Amino acid sequence: MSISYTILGVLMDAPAHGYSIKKTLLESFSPQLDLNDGQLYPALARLEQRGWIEKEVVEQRSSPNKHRYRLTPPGRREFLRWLESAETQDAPAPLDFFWRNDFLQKTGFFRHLEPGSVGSQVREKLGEVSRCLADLERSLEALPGGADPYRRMVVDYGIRYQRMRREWLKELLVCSGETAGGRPRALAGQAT
Amino acid sequence: MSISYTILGVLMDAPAHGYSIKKTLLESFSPQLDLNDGQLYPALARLEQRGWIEKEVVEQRSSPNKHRYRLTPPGRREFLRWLESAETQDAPAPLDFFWRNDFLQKTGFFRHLEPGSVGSQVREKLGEVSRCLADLERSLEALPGGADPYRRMVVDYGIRYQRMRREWLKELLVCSGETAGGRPRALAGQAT
DNA sequence: ATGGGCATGTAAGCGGTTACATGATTAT
DNA sequence: ATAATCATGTAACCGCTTACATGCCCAT
Repeated sequence: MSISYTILGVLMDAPAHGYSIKKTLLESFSPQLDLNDGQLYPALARLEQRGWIEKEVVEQRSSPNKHRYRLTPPGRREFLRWLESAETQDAPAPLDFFWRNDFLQKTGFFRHLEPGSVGSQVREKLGEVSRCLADLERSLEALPGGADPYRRMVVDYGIRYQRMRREWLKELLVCSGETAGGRPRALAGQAT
Repeated sequence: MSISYTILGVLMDAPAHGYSIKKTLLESFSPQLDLNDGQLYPALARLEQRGWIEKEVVEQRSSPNKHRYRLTPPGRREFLRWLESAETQDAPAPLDFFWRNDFLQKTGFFRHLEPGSVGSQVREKLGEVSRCLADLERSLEALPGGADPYRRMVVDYGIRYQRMRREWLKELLVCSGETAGGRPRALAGQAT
């Protein structure tokens, strides 16, 4: 259900076709926020099937016609219901940050690796996160000054998130270094 | 693929059956880190099918027999390959934090709500996050002092994550309040 | 001619979520 | 009696990812 409501949200402002929905999201949040085609078009079909949006075909000289979608009254109601409802669906498991985070899952087993190997992985990740952070900071600056403050806050969330990850990774680097430094490492039964 | 490697990781230490894998995770990370049964058992079956783990049935007096799984040599190799590989699978989209975050997606459309309504939603979320944070802090303290520092770092990640969210929510509250307070809100002729 | 932007989709596979289904033992 | 813990699974649904498939227009 996640992506559907964002689509409805974009259609709250004006009717649009699939491709322009993508563009709107890119422009009003961040160029990083991309929407998968294989997700977008089936989602539009589902929304139409439920009667929340309506299609109108706009003929184009060039072959692929535009499908302009507009919100129906039930669609608008449904969107507002979702927006107002307190029961947010996220974090069914409070540790959702763990289960969809490959790197964090690896971290839990780093003791099976040599400290040097941990260090190089952490440094690589650090670079990745830093690059991502820089992109987000740039896209926040690029947002027009008068832009919806809530949309700025969404990008700001991303920035805070990446900063948090950066600081955590630095700590992790220290952690791996200390372990190498001289602490006995204790354990570690069996290895083949 | 995500959950599979964590299962293999637990089996690196010792053979175990499904239920005890759950318990190990709960105990060595946080009681919050729960594993869905409908995810665990099919995952074990998949891993067995790929030859990464082997089953041995342990008869019990009481009806449900234990299925003790042990890592096979290919399984161990596969786990280490994953652990050493730099190509972490996460963040195929750098804004993954957006697409699976119901609340954040709502935030992008809060301008459709009255400030008071925004405020109450934010305050509710704030409570939820604070509670989750307290739980995580408690579970970090509960981890034995000599525990694997990397596992402590995993829980620490969760703590930093929730703290970040708390601070961001406070900022969001200010944002909604100011908007109500008297600032003109500028904009907003919708663009097409 | 090559690549990027515009424009729309389908198919296969994988895996996560929820609900259903069972049943013994132990502690309160 | 009742609930929690131990123990294992299946079925249906839903949706995300990746790859495939097409084809025009415009700028370099």
